[in-house]
Amino acid sequence: MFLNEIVDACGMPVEALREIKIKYNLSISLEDETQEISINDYIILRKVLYALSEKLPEEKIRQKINRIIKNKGNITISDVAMEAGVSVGLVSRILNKRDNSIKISEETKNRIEETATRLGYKANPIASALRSRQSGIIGAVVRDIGDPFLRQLVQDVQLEYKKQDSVILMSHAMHEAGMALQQIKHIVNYWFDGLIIVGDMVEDIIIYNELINNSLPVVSLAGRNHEKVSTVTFDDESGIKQLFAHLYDLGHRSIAFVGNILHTSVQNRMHTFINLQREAGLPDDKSLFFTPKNTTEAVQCVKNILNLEKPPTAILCTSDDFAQLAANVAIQAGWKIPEDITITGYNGTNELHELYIPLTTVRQPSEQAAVEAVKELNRQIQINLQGMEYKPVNINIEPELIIRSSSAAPRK
Amino acid sequence: MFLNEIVDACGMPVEALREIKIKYNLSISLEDETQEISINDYIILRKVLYALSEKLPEEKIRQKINRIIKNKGNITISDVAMEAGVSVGLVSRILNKRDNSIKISEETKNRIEETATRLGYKANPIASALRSRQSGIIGAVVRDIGDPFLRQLVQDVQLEYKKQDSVILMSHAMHEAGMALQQIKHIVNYWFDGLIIVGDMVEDIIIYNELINNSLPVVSLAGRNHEKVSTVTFDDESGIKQLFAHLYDLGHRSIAFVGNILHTSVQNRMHTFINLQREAGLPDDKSLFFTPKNTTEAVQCVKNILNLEKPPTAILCTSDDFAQLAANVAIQAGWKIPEDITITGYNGTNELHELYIPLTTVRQPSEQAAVEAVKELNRQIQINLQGMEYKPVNINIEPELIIRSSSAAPRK
DNA sequence: TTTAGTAAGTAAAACGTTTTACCACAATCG
DNA sequence: CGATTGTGGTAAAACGTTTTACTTACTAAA
Repeated sequence: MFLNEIVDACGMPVEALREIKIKYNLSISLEDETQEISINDYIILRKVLYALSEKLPEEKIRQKINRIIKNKGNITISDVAMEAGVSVGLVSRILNKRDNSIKISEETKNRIEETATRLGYKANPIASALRSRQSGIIGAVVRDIGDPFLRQLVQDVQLEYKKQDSVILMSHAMHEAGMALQQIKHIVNYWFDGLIIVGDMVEDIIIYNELINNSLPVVSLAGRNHEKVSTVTFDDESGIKQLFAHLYDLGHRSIAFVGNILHTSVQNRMHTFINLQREAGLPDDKSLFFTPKNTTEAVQCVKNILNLEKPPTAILCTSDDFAQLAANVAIQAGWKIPEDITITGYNGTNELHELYIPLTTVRQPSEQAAVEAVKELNRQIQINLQGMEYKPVNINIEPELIIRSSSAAPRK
Repeated sequence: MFLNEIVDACGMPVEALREIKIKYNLSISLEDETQEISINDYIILRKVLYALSEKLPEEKIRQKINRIIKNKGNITISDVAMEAGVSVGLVSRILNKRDNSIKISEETKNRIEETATRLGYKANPIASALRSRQSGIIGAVVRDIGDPFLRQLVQDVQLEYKKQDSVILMSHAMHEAGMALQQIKHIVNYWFDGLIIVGDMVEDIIIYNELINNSLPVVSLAGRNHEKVSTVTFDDESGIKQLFAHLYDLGHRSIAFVGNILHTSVQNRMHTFINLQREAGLPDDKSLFFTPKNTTEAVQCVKNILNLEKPPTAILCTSDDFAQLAANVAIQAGWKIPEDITITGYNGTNELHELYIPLTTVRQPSEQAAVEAVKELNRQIQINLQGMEYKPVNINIEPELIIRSSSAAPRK
């Protein structure tokens, strides 16, 4: 803006403005008529003039002006209202668009919107959240962002939220169960409209209980079942059944199991696998079960398997990572896949499958899970908003067997 | 709490309470003397009694009580103050511990703290942030959380912040430059006390400029240099120099370069590499430069390199991922490493180096970088708080050559 | 005996929104 | 012509803290 425009807008002569400037020590330059003045400086001036018009004792006025200066002309809703000549509440309603119960004339609406953009008004979401009790932000807590499948899930959730213009912020647990939640516990309740917990945390029950007390909408995605929290899980039983049927049909009768049973889902898969073997009349050979807790241990397990006197004809790994690793170890030890040994994965997020070994695996449809999780969280938030109670639901998603070239009939 | 305790605390007979309950339709059960009553119900009761004592017109009282009921006895600082018999401001000062300019007697302090825990008071961080203009939360934006090195950096930043009890929330860009920031732009300014941008975003300059206008403290970590933003970078020139010297000393004279030049740091590394070759008097062979944009392309590049009429004696990859991949491709093609070809990586976050091929690489000390970034951001926040302007700084971190068994002298 | 200083607080404004309750005016209806 | 119903707003309270400017009671010094 230029000085002469401002003089017009204020309806005061330049001399008066200069006097005020000096009296209250404003840092606005009013030297040249054609000088450009920033919106913020203009706002400061307007605020000062308004403060002067209030007929307060001199002392109070000085205080007010000092605060205005300190605030550096930050533009608030009331500046927009003042500039557009309307009330604050009206500006709020127009810029929010959510309260459409009250009619507003098209003309005023345009004027306010124009003023807001002209002044560069940016709403303060903190104030908004305080008053409305809604932040518009969803939190995501991820057990381990290093896990490709969990990462895929978060990404899908993020994409889903992008569609509805919500923001999602995440915190991750860095292998320490519950740490992320412990860390954000203090804020979780007020900052987030809802929370998605991705992956199963070992100590999550305690945390779930705390969250329930806080009455925050929560959905657990790919975590464990809990009677008080809505969950979206993948049907491990079905996945392993499909996989086992595939292996059995190929003729495998001696199958090793490799999985990190720190994860609830892996525990489920193992139990199903044991049952299936029993049902199929296969021996319950404990020496073929391996439960490594990390990749280093997993490598050792695979080496042990390959060195067994009677090695199995197939290795069922409960993650694509482990499977890829097992395949690598086997290849480097001179085995051929799938001729010498069949190796299968789980998860189906092995982005590199075309590069390394194309794995037979179980794909868990992460997009579908993300969609369901978001839908359920939205439902909870809506119900919560109406001050009502919601009942948790459990959604179980069907996985799909993907057959690639890491599995074949065993050698005779 | 029990009913008789409450009667004592209120100093009113049960009958009077029951009357109030019926009159204002409170959902608190006051039937049995020995009945347990939740803290929240007790708070509701106290608030109602207080509202009644205010001598307002009946209508206003009803309004107030309705609001109290709607609020479900959410415990605020003023409840604690009321219960402890002190003013609200005092409670704030005691529970915050930050304003120690004012003396407080030990006795009152204990009483207030005891009351707060007894009522289960949890501060509302939104209200706090609104008034104090500090959220205590640092934002982190990551270009690609799938990149192991960036993930390591974020993790180190997170650990550093954990030490100082701050919370860090992140958003990630999902391969789309600037998307994360676009998404969180609206909130960034008010929700976060500062922002760490991890990795180089292609369109980050625009975003930097916007952030500067918002006067939000920002540090760019492992990103590109920018005159208006503080940066913490790794010295690519030094890293490549060390690596080149190693290869040259081993006797390599024909070195292929494989790197994703979408990243600024890779561009820097390439330029340094070109200069070093020139200085060493090696031919400037364009056919040995490969710039794949993803892993699939990278695999193809490596295949092409191996199929060259006169293949190079070494492949310099600008990431451990590419190098690992190149090694795999080479091994599967029947080459031996390092006997047949030398392959080097960059970054030094290859967590699996003991499993696959132990790579010669350049380690960039991520912890050190994280510490510096956090320190610098804290500095900016402090200066910002005092209403002063800060000058951006550039911190360059020295990488370190790690020699493992993927590099050796070329075959004669 | 006044004065100054200090310990231990209090009262109220402020942060920037949203939301509630109300109002003026015009048009319509019986 | 008076009552009713929309239309297009306004004024002010409320959200739950933090912070500023006062206050009171007591002690020590002059």
